[in-house]
Amino acid sequence: MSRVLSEQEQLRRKALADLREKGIEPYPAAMFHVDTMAKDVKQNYNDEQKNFSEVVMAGRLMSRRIMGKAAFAELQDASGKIQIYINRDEICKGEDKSLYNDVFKKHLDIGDIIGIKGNAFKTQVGETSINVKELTVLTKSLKPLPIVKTDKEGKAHDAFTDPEQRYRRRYVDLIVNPQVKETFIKRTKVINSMRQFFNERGYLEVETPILQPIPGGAAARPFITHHNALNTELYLRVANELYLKRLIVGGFDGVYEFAKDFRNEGMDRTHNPEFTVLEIYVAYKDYNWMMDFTEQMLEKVAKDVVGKTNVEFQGKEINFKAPFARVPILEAIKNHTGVEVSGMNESELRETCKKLGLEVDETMGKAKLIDELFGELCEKHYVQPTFIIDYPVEMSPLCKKHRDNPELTERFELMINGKEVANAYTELNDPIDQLERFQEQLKLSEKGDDEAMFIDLDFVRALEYGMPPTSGMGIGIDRLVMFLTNNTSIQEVLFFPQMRPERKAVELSEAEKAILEILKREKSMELNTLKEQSGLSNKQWDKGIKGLTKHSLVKVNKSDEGLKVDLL
RNA sequence: GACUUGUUAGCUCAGCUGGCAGAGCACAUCCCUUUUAAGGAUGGGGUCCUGGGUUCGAACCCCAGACAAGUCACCA
Repeated sequence: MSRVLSEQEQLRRKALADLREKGIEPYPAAMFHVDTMAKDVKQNYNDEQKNFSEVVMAGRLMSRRIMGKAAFAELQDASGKIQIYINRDEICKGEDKSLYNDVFKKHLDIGDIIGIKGNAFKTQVGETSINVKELTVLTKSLKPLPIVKTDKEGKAHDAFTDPEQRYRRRYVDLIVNPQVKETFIKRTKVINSMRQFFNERGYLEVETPILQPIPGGAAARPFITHHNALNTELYLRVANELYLKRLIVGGFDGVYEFAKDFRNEGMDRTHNPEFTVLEIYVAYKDYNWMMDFTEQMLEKVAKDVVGKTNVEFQGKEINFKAPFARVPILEAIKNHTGVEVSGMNESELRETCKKLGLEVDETMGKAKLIDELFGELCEKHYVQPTFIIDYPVEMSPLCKKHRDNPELTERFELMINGKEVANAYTELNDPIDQLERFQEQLKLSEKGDDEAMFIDLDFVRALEYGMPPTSGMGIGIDRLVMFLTNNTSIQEVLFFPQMRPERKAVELSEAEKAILEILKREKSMELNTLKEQSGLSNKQWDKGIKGLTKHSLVKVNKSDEGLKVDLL
């Protein structure tokens, strides 16, 4: 790959070579025994119990202030930054001052990783620092980092903020933006907190297939892939629901999975093609139990992650203290539109939507129309965590019919700040009903609904063996983390959000490609032979070979035997 | 998928009505032994996203494209 190095990159490569020339390996193999972290020293410097008179630390150089024979620098380890003080005569006890004058001052740069040994002290200005006695080069950094400085008021100067660069080079983002690291630590805490909640209750964490012959469990467009040995189409899962329920059939009382799901749909600030969902299924429970369970879990998660149940989100306060309000969806529609829609047939519903100014079309069934009414006109009102319950039966093909009303299902969605965060059912376990519901979906798909579910006959067969009454719940982890970290974009809570691939830097001309083709076979050739074989005109040859040399893909070497072209 | 905005030095950004490509930080050289975004002096660094067009002349105007962000549509 050909690349043009900036001046600073060239200087760093020179410094790398200079280190090796001095007998210092810039990428040493030996382990470096760190015994102290920056945060510990900064927080506990005054603690008599702690002895910081000889500490060994390692990290990345984040800034340098060199003043002749002494210098201050900042060292950043996994716990944060600490100032270090480097005095020439402290690190170079003898006559040879090159470790300070050359290695530290000339060959080291911001971004390099070093190890130090020294003692903690406070400077005259009162900054806790490490007085360095020994310095070890651990890794030379060849690319300059963005320089972010923070002033006394905590205001960042020249921050690394371009979202594209931050997502494409998340490693750089993590180095220079400490608050980004915080977000991801919280993400892991969310998952750990939930896992602990489930394990304490004896539920089993399981793994189910990502490659599925039938992508079931949700209304969504799947990714398709191909298995060579089986010579068959496989789909990346859109949900793990149907597999987890098979495990309930198999006799587990409670199973859960933190699952990556994949949906081949649009991307925006709340949708990434792959995302994480927690799904849990518990036997002998119903959706009422699951609501209690969910609100208790979320209260615990908020406490574990944020330290309290009141969470600040975009200037609003969201309270995760249980219990949450429970509102039937038809009542929500009545409350916010004044229209009583229960008992309406499809055409009455369509008329109602039109009257209320919603765009509807003929492919939309009852379920979609009600979903439209709720989604457009009601959803946004539920800022505090609220369970919306009892959805119409057509909207929920995997959910048991309501015990008091066959038009409805025992389903809830948890709304937070007007967004759906969790979805749960009293699971449908009547195999005959289930098959009929799948067949309804098939009709919808024939009508043009490209998100209608596939029929999974093996799942129906599993239900025929008998699944105990079960309640299941799914929760979007990414969205929950967004709420708990006060982020409005899903990309901020994914380490590596999906991006369009970066374009290849080098586009070769036809002449260049032709020459390169021949040279790739031979590796090294006499110039005139190569020119003849290429069959190019003098002018095209000249342009081609010059272009390739410029891209540093080939090199023309002159020797006594004549001109040779080498592949680089 | 539609619309809007953006893309200039390693980073953050100016660049007026089309007239020599700019600043701060970073970098280099020299001086400086407890500094705090931050010592002083001097200096180097550019595919102005790409390709066309208009023009005596384009970072700037026009057309097409790439990439990103925001809004909307769809979805979780």
